[in-house]
Amino acid sequence: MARTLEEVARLAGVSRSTVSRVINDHPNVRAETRELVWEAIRGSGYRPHAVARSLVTKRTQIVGMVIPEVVTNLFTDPFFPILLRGATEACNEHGYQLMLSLFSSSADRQEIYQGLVRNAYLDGVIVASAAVEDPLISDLLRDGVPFVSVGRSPIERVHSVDVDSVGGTQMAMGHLIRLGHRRIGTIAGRPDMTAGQDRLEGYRRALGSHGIAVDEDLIVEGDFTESSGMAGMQRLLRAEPSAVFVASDMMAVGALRALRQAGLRVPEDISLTSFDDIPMASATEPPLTTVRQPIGRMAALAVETLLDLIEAPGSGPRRIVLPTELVIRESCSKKEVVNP
Amino acid sequence: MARTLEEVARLAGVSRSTVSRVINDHPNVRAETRELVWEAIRGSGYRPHAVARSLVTKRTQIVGMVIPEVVTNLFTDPFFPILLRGATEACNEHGYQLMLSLFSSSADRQEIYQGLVRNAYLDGVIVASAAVEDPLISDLLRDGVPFVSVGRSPIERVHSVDVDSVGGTQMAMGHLIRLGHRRIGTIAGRPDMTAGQDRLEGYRRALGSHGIAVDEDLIVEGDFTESSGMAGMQRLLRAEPSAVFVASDMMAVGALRALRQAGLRVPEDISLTSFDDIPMASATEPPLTTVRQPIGRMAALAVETLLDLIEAPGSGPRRIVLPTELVIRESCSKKEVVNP
DNA sequence: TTGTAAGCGTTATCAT
DNA sequence: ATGATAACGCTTACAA
Repeated sequence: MARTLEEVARLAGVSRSTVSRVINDHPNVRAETRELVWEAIRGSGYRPHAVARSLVTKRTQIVGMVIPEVVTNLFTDPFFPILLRGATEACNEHGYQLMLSLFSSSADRQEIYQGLVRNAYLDGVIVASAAVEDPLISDLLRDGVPFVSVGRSPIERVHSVDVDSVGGTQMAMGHLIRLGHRRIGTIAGRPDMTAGQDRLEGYRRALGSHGIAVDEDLIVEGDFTESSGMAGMQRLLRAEPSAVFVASDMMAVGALRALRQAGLRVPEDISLTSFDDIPMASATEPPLTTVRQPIGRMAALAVETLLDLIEAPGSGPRRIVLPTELVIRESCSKKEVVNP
Repeated sequence: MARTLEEVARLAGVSRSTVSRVINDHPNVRAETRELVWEAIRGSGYRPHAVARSLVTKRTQIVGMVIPEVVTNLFTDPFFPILLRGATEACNEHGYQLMLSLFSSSADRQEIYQGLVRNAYLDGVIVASAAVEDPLISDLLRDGVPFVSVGRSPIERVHSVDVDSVGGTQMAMGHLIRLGHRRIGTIAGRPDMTAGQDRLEGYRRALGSHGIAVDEDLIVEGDFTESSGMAGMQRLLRAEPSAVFVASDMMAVGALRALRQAGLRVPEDISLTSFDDIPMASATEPPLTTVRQPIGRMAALAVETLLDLIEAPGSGPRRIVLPTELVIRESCSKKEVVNP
């Protein structure tokens, strides 16, 4: 079992360089020689040594997926598993591998960052769900590491893939408004993440464009977790909305729980719509009307953009925005007109 | 900004090897020299080049987490995110990195395997939830790659970390039996995974040890997904059990849905107990009485066992079995005695 | 205690 | 079209 180029070369009766050329599909090799070498390779079960190759090419074919652990709901929210899956598949398709980094504490953030990026083990990085001011972003920028953010960054030159949160939210809100609702509340997402900001912005704009005044009592803040959705709904009930836009499905699950405990029926007593369309959204009672977000596609696009960046650096900032889709299920109903 | 040992060496006025010794904490370096070198390192912002180092040490400090994609419920079941998180944290704690591999199709299985393990980019591998006959296991065994399986393997010499599924199930069943239930059904897990097998075995043993005959009509097969739990419960209802042991929380969520649709109340009409204690188990209606499985600890132990194996190979097979714990919530109640 | 020098397994440059 | 040979940046005998 040949372990090195040299051995394969001896087997094929050629030089090490020729074998290297064959493996890397270089044009200048005679067809016969090429076949000869391939035979030796197959016969000996030889595999090139990726590390040695990386040392000279300066490429590892590994990209990192970094998830800042600000994200406490990592375990319950299927957003991340789906993202991970999409990214892994896209990587494999292009011959890359995915390295996973979760920054547990901000203490080891620095350390992991150093050990990973600056040690040159990564060709590039995908950053998922970073808070707006995450220092990771500036580190990457400073060090010139190719990276793509999933979710837009306020920093202009950061490459990103995102969904149209503002537009998606407006669709959901439009739906509620068309159903006759006027007193619409919202359980917003984290204000330090663009996803949270944009969905709240969409909420405000939808009201504005329909001439409905914004009532700050109808806005409560969550953090995308189920429990924050439950607490949020409990607070929101005091303002007596007839419908609520919840900024994520997980929070909607919590909201649903709060409503059940309060003895309110959905959608008879109150309408609910949310954002994400995770698998669970169709399994709740009632199934959720929600804005579908193509998480897997986002991940794949992020990877592809990153590989582009790695292979052809230096073009302008890429800021991809994917469209969303309103999935109508059973959590919304017409507002019965009290004063006709 | 020094990029190589050589440059740091020049800066500190010593040789390259001395710098290397300092970085690697070798004893034979004079304290002054050591300090001198550290200063040069800090001053120059030097970071060792991991790839170059790996080429000579034959270690990458990277371990792989391989999840055979037989696992269709990867996205919905929080088992995997929790496992991933546990593994990542343990890795970071020991200065390792985690590379993620999901085998989408069995087609690329081979390819990814080659490109990963045989290319020597991984020091070892953690295999999660492999089916009993997964060819991955035999490949790893054949190639002598250090690896640990999460979940026991039927192959004796495979190192593994698992929970006591049989014992845990017996606890859950004992609880139901103590509550007076005799006609207890089960929605079993995948028969091709040891977790499924063991939980079914626990079910049978519990009945046996209490002198209750096994009624095959009370056993239906699921695959750990929510939808299979729902379908399973629908089938099971025909056999009219007064209680059911469901082999996973996700399936129990499905079962709960089936019961709600059938107009049955839990626990008044039928008692339910399951396995895993994922976060969702406490959020269902009613909250689930379930067997807690320390997923994060399992992952951490798997990593630690693997690192052991990598650093000190050749000891006997390690087969760790962690205890479980019965978490009593509100999904079980006394069987009211119909014929006293 | 420190320095010199020989690899590690590739790719890439330059002759031939 | 092919073969020497010099990197790549590090660790590690072996010498001094």
